[in-house]
Amino acid sequence: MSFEFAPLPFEPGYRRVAAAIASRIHNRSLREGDPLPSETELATQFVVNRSTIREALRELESADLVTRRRGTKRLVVNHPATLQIASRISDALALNDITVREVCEMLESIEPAAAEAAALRATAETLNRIQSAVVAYKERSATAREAISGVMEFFRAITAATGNRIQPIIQEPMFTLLAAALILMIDRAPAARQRIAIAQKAILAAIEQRDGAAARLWMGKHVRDFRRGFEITGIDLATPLPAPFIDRDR
Amino acid sequence: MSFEFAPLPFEPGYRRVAAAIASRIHNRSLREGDPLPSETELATQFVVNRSTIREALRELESADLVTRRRGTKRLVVNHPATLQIASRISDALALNDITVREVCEMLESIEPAAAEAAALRATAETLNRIQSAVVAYKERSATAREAISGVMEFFRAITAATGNRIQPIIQEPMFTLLAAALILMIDRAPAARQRIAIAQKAILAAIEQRDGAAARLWMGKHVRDFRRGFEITGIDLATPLPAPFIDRDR
DNA sequence: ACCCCTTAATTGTCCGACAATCATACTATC
DNA sequence: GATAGTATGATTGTCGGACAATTAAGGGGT
Repeated sequence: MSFEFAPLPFEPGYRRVAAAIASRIHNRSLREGDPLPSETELATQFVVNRSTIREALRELESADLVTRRRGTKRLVVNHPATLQIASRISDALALNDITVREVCEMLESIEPAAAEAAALRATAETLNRIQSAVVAYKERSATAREAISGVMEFFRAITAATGNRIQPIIQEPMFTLLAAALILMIDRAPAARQRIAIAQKAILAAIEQRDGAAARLWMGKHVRDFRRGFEITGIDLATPLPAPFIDRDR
Repeated sequence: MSFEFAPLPFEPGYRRVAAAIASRIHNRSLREGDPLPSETELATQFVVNRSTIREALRELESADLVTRRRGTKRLVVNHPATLQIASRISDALALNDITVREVCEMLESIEPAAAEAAALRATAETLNRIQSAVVAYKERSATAREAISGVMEFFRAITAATGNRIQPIIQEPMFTLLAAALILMIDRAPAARQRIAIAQKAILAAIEQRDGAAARLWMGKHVRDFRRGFEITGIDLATPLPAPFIDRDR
């Protein structure tokens, strides 16, 4: 019998440093907002060169575990927020040539449940946000871009009302990816704007009446309409979605 | 009337270099598996110091856009795979103190739809994988750890059968986060193993018969059972889930 | 073909340096 | 007293050069 040895793991210094700092962020001994020591200080603490520290910091920065506040030097500990994770997810999905169909399917499976949860759990505030979103869409949806951002705000408002913090993290990259295709679609499909307004109104009414089943039902129609919109306007559901425009303005 | 000026954007060199390489990966002029030029060569091409290049490379490496194959020096272009994105998501969720309840809710909203899609679209291969998973669970679920990995393989097999590549990316972090809690639960809830086996069998049968509605229904019961299991065994649904054990063995 | 050896290329890490920027305390001015 | 200017020190971004350790690539010998 021969033994199987795993390859000896050798981790370069910059990665060990990054891991050390990351683990102290994960176990909360470095808390959100805490400023990191200066690079030279870290270098003396870890007993490595400043270059090594800097490479480690770039890793952490890219993982959004540390960030720099606008116009400041010091890095501070950060817990990646929805938007930061979401943009990473949509990047990755775009690289994997995710198609319109796959995104639509996910929306069809997620959003009805979200609407139901929103109907059951909406508070005065979150309900208010949904109402504003519906009004805003009705009043400002002339350009395709306005319309899309109105649609997205509606979904964000629903999501916020569910009280589930995973929901937006999943939803956000879907719309980010879909945005370009939606803009094409909404101007080509004549009835699109009207149908969206009707659906929003119905979903809102269901939520106001705490009618989970109705909310789910109407949201189901609403998101299936997107897919139909693409089909009608001749956008092939099998087209891979392009990488979204990246706007890192931190 | 006063003008509003946006802050002047200044990007340090290492980030501009990283962005330049990243954008060429996104637009596919650098394709998956392509080896990157050596650091010195990149330095001469970009006309910056090698240190700057290295910091940029650490950013890209941390974003999983480039990786190093085991025991090799050269970095190669990489499209982040499911597992890589998933581990990032679960890290982020853990840092945001996501609770058992939130994860369960997401599963309840995602998995029934996945089961339905699997019923409608399973191929011979993917169906086969589900069948093996069900058999494997029945035969090897003595220890809690075995049982959990059997459960996860079942869900992965379902997901694979849907043909939707977003599904696993969302599902994987949920189970990664839930794993620790599940291990506790499955040994405390006497009927858990039995109920899981029954549900798996029913879902499999529905998929074999291409009965989407039944698959959805049984999967709904199955995942709701998890939540009930936690409640029964006294695991508070509001407990935040701990960061999963990180095993970066690249 | 295969294996061993030498050589070249590459990475990981270090050191030292300096301009640009930020933080802070101090001073002058209205 | 609040605001604007100034001096000082700390910190970051970038550079150049260096070297050991490891990997890649040939080149013989069999």
